[in-house]
Amino acid sequence: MLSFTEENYLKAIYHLAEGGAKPVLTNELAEAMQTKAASVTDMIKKLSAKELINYERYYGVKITSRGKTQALQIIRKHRLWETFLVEKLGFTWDEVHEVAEQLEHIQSSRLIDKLDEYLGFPKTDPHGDPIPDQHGKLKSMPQVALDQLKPGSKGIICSVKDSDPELLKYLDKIGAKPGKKIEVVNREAYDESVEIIIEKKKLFVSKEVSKNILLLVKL
Amino acid sequence: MLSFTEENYLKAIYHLAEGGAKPVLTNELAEAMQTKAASVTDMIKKLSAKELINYERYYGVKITSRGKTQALQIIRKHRLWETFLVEKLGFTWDEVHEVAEQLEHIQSSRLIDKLDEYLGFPKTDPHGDPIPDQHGKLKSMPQVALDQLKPGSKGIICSVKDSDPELLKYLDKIGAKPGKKIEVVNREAYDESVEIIIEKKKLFVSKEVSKNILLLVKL
DNA sequence: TTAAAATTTTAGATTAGTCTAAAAAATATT
DNA sequence: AATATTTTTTAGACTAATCTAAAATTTTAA
Repeated sequence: MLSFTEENYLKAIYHLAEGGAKPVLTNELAEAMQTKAASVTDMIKKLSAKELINYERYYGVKITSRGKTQALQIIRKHRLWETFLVEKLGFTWDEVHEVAEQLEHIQSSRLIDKLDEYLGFPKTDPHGDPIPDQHGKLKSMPQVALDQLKPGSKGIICSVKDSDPELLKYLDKIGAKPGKKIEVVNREAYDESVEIIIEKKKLFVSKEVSKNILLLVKL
Repeated sequence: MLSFTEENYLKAIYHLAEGGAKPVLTNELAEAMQTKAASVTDMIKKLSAKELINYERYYGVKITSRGKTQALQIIRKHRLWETFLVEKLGFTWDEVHEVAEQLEHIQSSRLIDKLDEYLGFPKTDPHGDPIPDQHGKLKSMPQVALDQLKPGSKGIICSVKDSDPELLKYLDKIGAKPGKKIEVVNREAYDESVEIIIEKKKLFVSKEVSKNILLLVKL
């Protein structure tokens, strides 16, 4: 059984690992966890001893398949709770993250399966992110960030990074919700801001914002 | 802000205090918290410093009104979550305690008020215990345990102590649910077991069990 | 390719919560 | 009332998670 803190580290490592080609660095993790590198080194030794990650000194860590499964169980809980908060309790999607960060650590597989059933086995959370199944399996759908897209291409918003409530409020205001179609009209060369069309409305978003909007794109 | 552990101690003190006339003793608390007296002494010093209890060496602790309010906030959360688990997720009432012990520590007043609303502002939880309001106020209704009742008296089950799942399953089986009418027929002198009638069925329950069934009695 | 800079790890300390063993105080018993 | 017993507190140690400061290693750059 992992502690609250171990779970948070593992989840952060999973998210930072992305594809898993490059190792996750100590400083990256310290930044993500709002802590110091020395603390990170201690913790990754513990997670490594539990074989949830592979750790090589001065190189970084890679998540093992056992670690990935565990991380996805936590992410499953996080996303199911976010769905509950929005669908049932009437939270807005920018309010849910902080509370879900707490709820994701509740230990009861019976609870989470009942919740899943109660919500009608949703496939994605309110941000459009896929919800892993009981075994920590994820239906893979490759997502591309808006800042990677060439002018002329179209996509459907499938996910928005949920860490910053201010950003989420802004995206809500401009109508950038999961499911919405988006078209890239142009990209300013000097600041990499993007001109897009959402629901027939022309909008400009900064590079910073465009990095946080993830799309499903037909190739 | 109280820690997880501080909250658990405070709640235990509140429950052990009953009327509040006698002080809660160190060993009682150690028993309730499944820990050692030395640990209890350390913790009550902390809670005392926060003025949630009054502590007198070698005498015991009494909960302050601030402490009572805080404890009732936690109890409010516990009972609302229990209600949610039974009403919405289809848990049986003997399954909810353990999970509610975790959920009661989630910090978000917005969450708990929304949950309250979603459940239709319930007045009691599935065990029949009253749910305190946002300000930690409890609608007082004096409860009498079945082992205190004289033969011939009648009452309505309003609450059942929820700590032991085995007991709850047993009570469920014999039909001893909150709201059910109960009549005391006789009490065996030698072992203090009680003969009762619930829904026209005659039953015997041991003294041990009768202590855990709380009743509303017309005086 | 060697020195400078950045990153990472180790060493040692700190805090919260716990423990055991011993000391202190209160209660019970003769 | 003096002693024995029980209860409670203190002292000192342990673990998990954190920190600062210093040492080790890797990377960058001159």
